[in-house]
Amino acid sequence: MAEVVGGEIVNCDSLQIYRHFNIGAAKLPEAEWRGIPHHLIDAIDPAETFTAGDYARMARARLGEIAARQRVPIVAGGTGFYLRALLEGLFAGPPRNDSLRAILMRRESRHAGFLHRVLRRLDPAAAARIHLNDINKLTRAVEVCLLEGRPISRLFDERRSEALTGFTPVKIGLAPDRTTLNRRLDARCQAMFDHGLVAEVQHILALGYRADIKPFAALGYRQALQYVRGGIALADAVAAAQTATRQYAKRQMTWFRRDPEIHWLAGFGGDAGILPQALAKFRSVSGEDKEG
RNA sequence: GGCGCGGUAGCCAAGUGGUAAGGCAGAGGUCUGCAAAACCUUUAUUCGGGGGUUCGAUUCCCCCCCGCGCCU
Repeated sequence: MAEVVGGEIVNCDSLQIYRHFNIGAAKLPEAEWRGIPHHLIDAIDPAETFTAGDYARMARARLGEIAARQRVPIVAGGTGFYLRALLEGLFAGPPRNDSLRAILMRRESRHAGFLHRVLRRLDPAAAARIHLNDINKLTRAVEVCLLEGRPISRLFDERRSEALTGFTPVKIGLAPDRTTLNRRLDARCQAMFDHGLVAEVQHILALGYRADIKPFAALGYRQALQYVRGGIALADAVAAAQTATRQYAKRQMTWFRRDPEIHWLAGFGGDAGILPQALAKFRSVSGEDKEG
């Protein structure tokens, strides 16, 4: 599509953005870029903390540059939260504060339910929306309330997030038949292990990266790492990675399904007829606008 | 041929004479700065088959089938 339209790819995959994580991230080798510029791939060090906010800032900058070149940015990837942060923006709140988080986490681990109790006091409305066990989201909510001295749910309303301007997004979603998709995912997963995923993990560790850096918690890497550390048999690691991948694909559908702006195409990107449909959709919407 | 143990959801598995734990997988969902993360909901009218005892059986008795182990 980028070739036909004069586009440049902007990655929207939370794992492909990291350097060194290639095989398990299903990165397209640079040799296969066919001259098309790819952005936000290998953009950050895997030991760095990277957030949706960081992504939105970087991606917006790239989009601006691409548009300035009279080219079409094609945002590709399956990280729904990043895409939302890019297109709709995040509310203007404080960035994550790790030292505060450490304190909150410690209290929570000592007294289960601590975070939810605190949030109930600081912001009952937010507490009602986050489950008692969802430590990640509770932590962020409490963090914001404490840092800002006001309820996060109030901030959501007041500081309307800034949507991306200057572009007309054309959202195209691929929805292949689930059974076929699962078969393909299983094969892809197996292929990653066959083509050196384990060696890649060992290589990354040899570079000096710790086993607890974020991307090692990703699909495939988590299981390959378990195998490397002798926790499980190779066949079990592959099977576990396949299952986790299928579950993730299902969750992605849950996320994107509720977006009414997505134009769904029933098939894989390489299937006959899919590209023409995507192009037709793009052209029908982008008539006089610049983007997709 | 004999003896023993076992047969509970797609898989693993607990269980009791009183109306089927739990885990995994599956399905559905949440998501405002770790998102390939984190979290939530849900899933057996039925316990290998057939008889019997009982107010009532997955649980007790009998027969049969299947699996595993041991003996001859």
